[in-house]
Amino acid sequence: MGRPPCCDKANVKKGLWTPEEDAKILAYVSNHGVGNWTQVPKKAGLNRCGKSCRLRWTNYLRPDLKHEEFTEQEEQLIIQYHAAIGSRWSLIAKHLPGRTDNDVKNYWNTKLKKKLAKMGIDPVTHKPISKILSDYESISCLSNNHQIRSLDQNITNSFSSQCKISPSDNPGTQFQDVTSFNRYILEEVSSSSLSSSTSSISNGQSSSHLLVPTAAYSWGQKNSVDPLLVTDITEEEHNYQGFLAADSPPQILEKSSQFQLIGVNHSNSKVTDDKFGMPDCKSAAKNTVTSSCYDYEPLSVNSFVKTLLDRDNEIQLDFPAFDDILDY
DNA sequence: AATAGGTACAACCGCATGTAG
DNA sequence: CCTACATGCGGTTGTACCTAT
Repeated sequence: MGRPPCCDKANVKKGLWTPEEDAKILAYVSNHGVGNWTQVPKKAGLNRCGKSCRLRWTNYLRPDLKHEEFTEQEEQLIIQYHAAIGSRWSLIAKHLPGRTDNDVKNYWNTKLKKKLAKMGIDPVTHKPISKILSDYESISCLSNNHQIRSLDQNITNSFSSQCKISPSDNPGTQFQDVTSFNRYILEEVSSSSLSSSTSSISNGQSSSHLLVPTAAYSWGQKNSVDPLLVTDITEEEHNYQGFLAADSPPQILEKSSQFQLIGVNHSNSKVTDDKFGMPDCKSAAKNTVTSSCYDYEPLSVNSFVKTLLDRDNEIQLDFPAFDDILDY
């Protein structure tokens, strides 16, 4: 059944590589070529995991790697590619000869992010920070409640993947997957009064059935845009941002006096109460992400795929170099 | 000189997908 | 067809080095 493990994980060396170990890898590769990494530690006389050997080779020892500073031109390429495709480091690295995904990622995290921030550009959205701040200030609820917080973790906490639903639901309900969650939401929506719900959201009352921002933040993180600032996306995009991009099964977390909370548990965020002034956040979401957020319709697979393809087409137009990657 | 804090980057971890047995 | 490992990837951590006090 299956294959034997490549190494005894408990008894292999970890940490920095010594010149002697590097020499063994180099000697092995020069004699046997690259590949079959599970055999490398044994054959090269190393007390390392094969995976560790492979990483050492691909990220450091490969003879075609550059070890000098990144050039201005490389910097510009990284920034442009990151703006277009986000943190897909391996794709970006393919367009920078001699650089690995690890190189590019480290350079971005240690240098370029700070450089952009100094220039007044938000490294996540690639938009001017002044524009972002003015957009946030235009969200009346947040400014009225003095809830403009830092643009990173707190936004995650207040907007990640949360919905409210009518008081008929049971807290503690967990969903096997996003699809079952979608089905649940659609059933709820179909049995409620959309017009009154929408109305009450827009005038800031919190006692009705609906429902707000969904998993837009998760989608935004994955796509390197701030969903709160995206105003020109399609209805289809919004729907799948909300319900298809969630990264873990949703569940109802708790019941408040007026409504219950449904959320998706994120690795770095968990919505546990209503302290964020949800009526105002509802307005914020409505202001920023279009009213389609509330008019749930069953998603068509075709429209979902079409949206993905449209997005890739845009990338291809801006970056012809990605033709090979996006040509599927 | 000692040390605390910051920075850079190598290495590891964990997940998703592919594939050998 | 199923299981378990290999591989590739992005996120995160650990550590050596640098700088300021």
